[in-house]
Amino acid sequence: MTKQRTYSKYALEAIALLGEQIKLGRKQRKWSEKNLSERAGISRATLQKIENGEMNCVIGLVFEVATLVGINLFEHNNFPLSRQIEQTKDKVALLPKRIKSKTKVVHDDF
Amino acid sequence: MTKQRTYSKYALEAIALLGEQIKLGRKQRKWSEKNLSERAGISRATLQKIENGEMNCVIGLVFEVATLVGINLFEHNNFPLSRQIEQTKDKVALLPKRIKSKTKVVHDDF
DNA sequence: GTTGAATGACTATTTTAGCAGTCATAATGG
DNA sequence: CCATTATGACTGCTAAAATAGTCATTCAAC
Repeated sequence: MTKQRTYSKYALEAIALLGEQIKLGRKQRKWSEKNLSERAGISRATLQKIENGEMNCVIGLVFEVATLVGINLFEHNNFPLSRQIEQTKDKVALLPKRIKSKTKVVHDDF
Repeated sequence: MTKQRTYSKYALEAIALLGEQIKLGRKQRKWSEKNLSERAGISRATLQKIENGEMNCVIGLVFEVATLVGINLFEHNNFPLSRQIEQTKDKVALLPKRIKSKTKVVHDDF
């Protein structure tokens, strides 16, 4: 028996959608699974897992395949990714380097 | 020595951006790494890899963390994810079930 | 200034993802 | 109709991801 992690509904659906979009993109380009998997440098078994929206795939491979079929996450923003990265880093830099938690000890010793 | 896969620039940047957005979201919520990693049910080491944009993380864990800090990929579309999944499946269903490749054999044997 | 927690970086171990390969089925193109 | 091959679903093996744990550093709060 495996540990069998649980995931939030949103994460499950987001990855399912991404996989389905990849399958659509591949078919629109008239590429077989074998063809796309070779372009991506991965096995066909792994591509099938990705298209089926399985949660336990390495993100780099998923994004590489998505890129090959022209899927553009972050497309709603007009800036190039490099610029968006810098913008986000700038915002992070404005926040404290370290977050001191409220030490939410309920401290009810009486 | 490791095999060291290569990735496209776009995939590398997309994952770097996602990681940076997660770090930003975490700090905006005033959550420490330990705090967020516990909420997600993962180790702190894995969260650090995710925020650093490393390619070799499991996509399910990355999306789970992203969801926890309120990052909404696919937000440019107004439809709920379940609807978007159905819409994409419908488009796939309109295409041939199997793609017969052109057998692009370069055939330069001379 | 003191101090405790957050972060960055590393280790050894366990778990698991990716791979190559196989097989059955069946859609597609001729 | 027929032959080809795309797809779905397995397997065992190996590489590597995730983990728990440690330690040094340094920021933030007091």
